[in-house]
Amino acid sequence: MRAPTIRDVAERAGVSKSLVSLVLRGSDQVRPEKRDAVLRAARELGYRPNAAARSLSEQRTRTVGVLLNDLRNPWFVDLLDGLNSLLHAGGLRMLLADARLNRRTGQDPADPLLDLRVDGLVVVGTLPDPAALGQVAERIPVVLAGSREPAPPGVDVVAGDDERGARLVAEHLIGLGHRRIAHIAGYGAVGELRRRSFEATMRRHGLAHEALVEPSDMTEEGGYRTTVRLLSRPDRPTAVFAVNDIAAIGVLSAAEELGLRVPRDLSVVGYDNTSIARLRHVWLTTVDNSSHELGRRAARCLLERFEGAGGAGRVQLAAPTLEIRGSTAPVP
Amino acid sequence: MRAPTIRDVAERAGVSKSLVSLVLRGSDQVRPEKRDAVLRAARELGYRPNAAARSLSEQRTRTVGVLLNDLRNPWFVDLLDGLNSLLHAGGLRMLLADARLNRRTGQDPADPLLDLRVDGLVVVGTLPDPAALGQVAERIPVVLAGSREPAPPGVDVVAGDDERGARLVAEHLIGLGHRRIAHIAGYGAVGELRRRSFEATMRRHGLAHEALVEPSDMTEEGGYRTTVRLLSRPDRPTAVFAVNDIAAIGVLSAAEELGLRVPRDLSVVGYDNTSIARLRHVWLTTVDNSSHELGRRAARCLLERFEGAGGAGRVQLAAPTLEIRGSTAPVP
DNA sequence: GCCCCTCTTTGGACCGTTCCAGAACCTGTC
DNA sequence: GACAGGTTCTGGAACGGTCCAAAGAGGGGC
Repeated sequence: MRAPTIRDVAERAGVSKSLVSLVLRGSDQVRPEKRDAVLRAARELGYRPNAAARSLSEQRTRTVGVLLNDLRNPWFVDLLDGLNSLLHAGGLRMLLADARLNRRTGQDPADPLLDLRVDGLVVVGTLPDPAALGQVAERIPVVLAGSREPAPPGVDVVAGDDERGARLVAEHLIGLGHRRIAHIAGYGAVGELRRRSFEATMRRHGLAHEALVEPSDMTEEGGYRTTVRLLSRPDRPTAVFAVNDIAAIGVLSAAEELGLRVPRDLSVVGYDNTSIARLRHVWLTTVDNSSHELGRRAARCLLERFEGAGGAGRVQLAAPTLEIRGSTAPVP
Repeated sequence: MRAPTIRDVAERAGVSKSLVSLVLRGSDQVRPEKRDAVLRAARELGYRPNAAARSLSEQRTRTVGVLLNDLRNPWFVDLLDGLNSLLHAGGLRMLLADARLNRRTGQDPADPLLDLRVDGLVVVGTLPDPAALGQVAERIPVVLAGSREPAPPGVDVVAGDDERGARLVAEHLIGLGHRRIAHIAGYGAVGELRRRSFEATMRRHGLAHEALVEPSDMTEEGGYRTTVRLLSRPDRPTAVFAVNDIAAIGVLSAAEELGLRVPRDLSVVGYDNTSIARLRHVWLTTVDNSSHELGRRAARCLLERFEGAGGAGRVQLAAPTLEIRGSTAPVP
């Protein structure tokens, strides 16, 4: 008992398969009685369109592939929401793939999506293989969302303005009277931009020599260790700006362990406004990337390219905002 | 410039399309020279197989659909890992869909996956529409993973043993000397089982009248509010067992706000061992569902059904373990 | 030289759709 | 009643693979 096809529906409704196809695609060139007969037959048989057959014939899938790089850090959820809202309005579906899961295969994590011939690709976060991505971009629209890695030609980039975000953080802390401020830096384009902007802002306020920058790995563990080191210095900072929320959680832990109260003894700021930062128990001052808006912009990029807009890849930056919560306070 | 097909490869290699197909599927009935010629031509043209065409012809997709219900609560990540490891070994790919994102469509969230004719379906967490799922199960293997909702016939269930987990928690707290213990309960099968088992265990230890059960909604906010209420009672509990980690975070916040130190003044336990519970700043005692193992079992269910194993749906429970961290201590 | 057998290779049917050219059917006009 | 013009409907050719029966090539035995 195979799944019913339009031919089965056609037979039951007493019409040709072409008419069934017409009805199912919502044509208005069909007499109402026939339409009803077809729809009824389809319902009775439990007919479902076969996406494979359809996309083979239509030469497109009406599907956008979304490549996530790590499901563990849920900063991308709002972005997906925004992305979905516009894509869905445009009649497109989203299919997710996790790069970390598919990594073991030794192949490109986007392969399953590309074999399915998705009409477009959104890479969320750090990108897997820039060269491969460039090749993909020759065939279908590709958007890199949420990360400002240098993109191959033809790839659009939609990301938060990390420089602006880091500046907001530094100015917030300086405004609270902090002078000796540490930054737990990250890697990649994101880490680089945030660090540079932090340093530049400190310099602009004449605090160049008060800025303490320590490299780290953007994990909780990294944030913790680096902070333990920082806070054991004789000239310990009164505020710490971590490259992301996860690292900031590590900072909180370290402070707690060393008997410092946040924010009374130490101000802490994160980045990304993840759901963790919003937990009351954490209540972390952080930077909001307006991810929902980023997702919408990514969708708009794709939709425009589908409409035939060509050209080189553009870079769009969204203005982040500072989300002031309970982990920052005036310097004692 | 359409994407190259096997016919293009065939032409370039000077062979028939059938031979190309043979080579690409790894047949050993092909002379080495021809094989090399084909592989070279494919490489030079940047050939990619077309999954739609293949699955149309093969009548299967070698793809398993995974339906997630909410990406925001990342308890399922380990489960996916386990699932993927076995499926991948079996030559199957995974495709993810988020039920929350597709909900707006007014259709079943599994539709995109079903239209793609996935060979099997894994529903992670609370299931969307039991009736619809039963229909699906008539055509392809379906596994419900991580949730013990009553499953339609033919659907396998793989979940943690909530009764055992809740018992472990209750016994742990009782063993620490706690008598007056509150449970912040949840809803659904999961909430029900954990609550009942908690109550039963308390009864078994002659503490039936010391058990305080408060219903809640499994969110941080819910955990917070309920705890504020609980802790303002004259006979306030010395320990709180929350139905999941997220609610437990709310408990921590409430305790903090009311000036109680955890674990000195109040012991708190969660459930699920999410990455949040592992954060040093939180360091929550919780129950580990061995999600990775759950994922592997779910994969095994699917693989067996693919091999032709029929029969009614089975229910498999994995034994959870207690993860004792810093949020529980002997009663003062 | 012929036949048989095994190893390679090939053309064509098929999978379930869409799309298109044209057939069939109306309706109205002369 | 013939014809034009529009509306509905239909058969067949794609789409890009897999699968299968059968053709071709090559070797060995007589």
